[in-house]
Amino acid sequence: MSSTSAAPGRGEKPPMRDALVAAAFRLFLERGYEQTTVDDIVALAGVGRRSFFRYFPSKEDVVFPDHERCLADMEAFLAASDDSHEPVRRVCDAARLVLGLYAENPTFSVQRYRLTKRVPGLRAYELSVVWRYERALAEYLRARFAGRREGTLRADVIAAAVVAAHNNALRSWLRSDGKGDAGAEVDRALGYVLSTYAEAPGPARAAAETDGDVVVVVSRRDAPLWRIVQELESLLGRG
Amino acid sequence: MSSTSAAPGRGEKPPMRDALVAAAFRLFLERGYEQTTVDDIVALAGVGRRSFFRYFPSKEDVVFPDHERCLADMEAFLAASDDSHEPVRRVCDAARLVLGLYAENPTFSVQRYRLTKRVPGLRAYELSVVWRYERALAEYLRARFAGRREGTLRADVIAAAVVAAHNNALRSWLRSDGKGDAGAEVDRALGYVLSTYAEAPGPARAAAETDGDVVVVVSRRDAPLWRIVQELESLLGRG
DNA sequence: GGCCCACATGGCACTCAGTGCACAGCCTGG
DNA sequence: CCAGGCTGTGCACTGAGTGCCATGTGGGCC
Repeated sequence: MSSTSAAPGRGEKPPMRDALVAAAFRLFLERGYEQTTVDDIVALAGVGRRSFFRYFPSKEDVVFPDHERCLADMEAFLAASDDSHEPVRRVCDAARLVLGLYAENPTFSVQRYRLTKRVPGLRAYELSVVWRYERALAEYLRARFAGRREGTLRADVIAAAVVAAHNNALRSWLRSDGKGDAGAEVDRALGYVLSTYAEAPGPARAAAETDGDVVVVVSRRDAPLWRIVQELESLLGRG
Repeated sequence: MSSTSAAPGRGEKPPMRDALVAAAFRLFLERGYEQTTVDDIVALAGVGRRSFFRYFPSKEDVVFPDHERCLADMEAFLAASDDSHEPVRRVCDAARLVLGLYAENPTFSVQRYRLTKRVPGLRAYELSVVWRYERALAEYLRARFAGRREGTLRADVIAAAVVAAHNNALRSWLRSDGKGDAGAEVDRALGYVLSTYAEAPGPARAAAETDGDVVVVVSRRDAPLWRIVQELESLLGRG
């Protein structure tokens, strides 16, 4: 012990957890995930094998070291909502929290992306993480849509659409090695979903396609203007 | 090949694979998934431990014994499409293939549902299966939407929506112990997605909500009637 | 100071999933 | 009769994950 190996820290104390993540990724990138054993990781980090499983319940968890915190953040964010927030817009904002997690550390995110793309076990693990995000969004929407006809169906579908759009943009950004503007890409993708499902007006961000040649407007005389505008946005998009 | 089973024949020869599934489920239901070891299963089935892994790459696979076949069916179904099929309608029909797999054996499906609900490892495995279905649908839609603006985004979002709607109905049916009409529930749920995304008319099955108080119709003079009808269906639903 | 408790770490030993390999039966065609 | 394939089996091995207990080590408390 006290062999401060692999700790390029200034004089700081990198709390072992970080050291384990660093050691793990060095080995994963060098020789691959499956070719790296937990023993290899703890040897490089200079700690005991048992300590690894103290910090990470499984070998896969070391690849996603901060999703647990992010999930908690998202749940807190949604719990802090009130009815003044348009529900679909709110879950889109919640999804942006996840983007923030990736964007605040682009090189790490890109490395991890390459890893998860190649290793089936990591893909499966990532799916279970994404699923928990999606469930959080869906539960929030279910509560907001409670009592509405087909409310839970609508909630599940919108949550899935939001996650799919978010991941579409996120993965496009990751494939470009984190070079582009992640925020803009995600905004565009979420705008597409918003234009389909959002129920109240907001900053004009409609993005529906107009591959069709017809848009239909039937309005009640007493309809609020924003509903008409929103439907037009939704149908015409910005195209 | 030549696995002509699917019926627990009287004096038929249940080809070991089926025996393993039966033994596994007996033990899983008796004492739980994690409390059952592969050795327990092969002991009950009266076969060698090595044979288990010949038929199932992992312990989890024995819980989903026929999804591999179903996925192949779905891919074949989509590959057999031509451009006369409206794309969104086509992927909805593909999703119904999965429903068929569940519906043809309700008690088994319900048992498995209860199992996967309780065991995190099985949930994760199921997610990876569902993900492969979703990818198959998305790839098909991407090809159909190729060249269109935001085509891949639209494809991914619709695939996710279809899967979410399908699972919403399927799980509702499973929660009811397979008592209701699975086909009708899935039709209703997929109808909701169709009403949002389908681009060509079909058997009237629109199901969008009309919680709003306004519907907008703007039409070009030369728009085909079906487009107008479809938009109206989409916006007014059957409510 | 001496003592004790909490806590973080490390070291075994163990279970169990999954794999590679080699071998035994069996069937089929020559 | 044998050659070669296909199926099932036994065995030994790797590696993830767990429970238990032995160490520190630091801080309060008497």
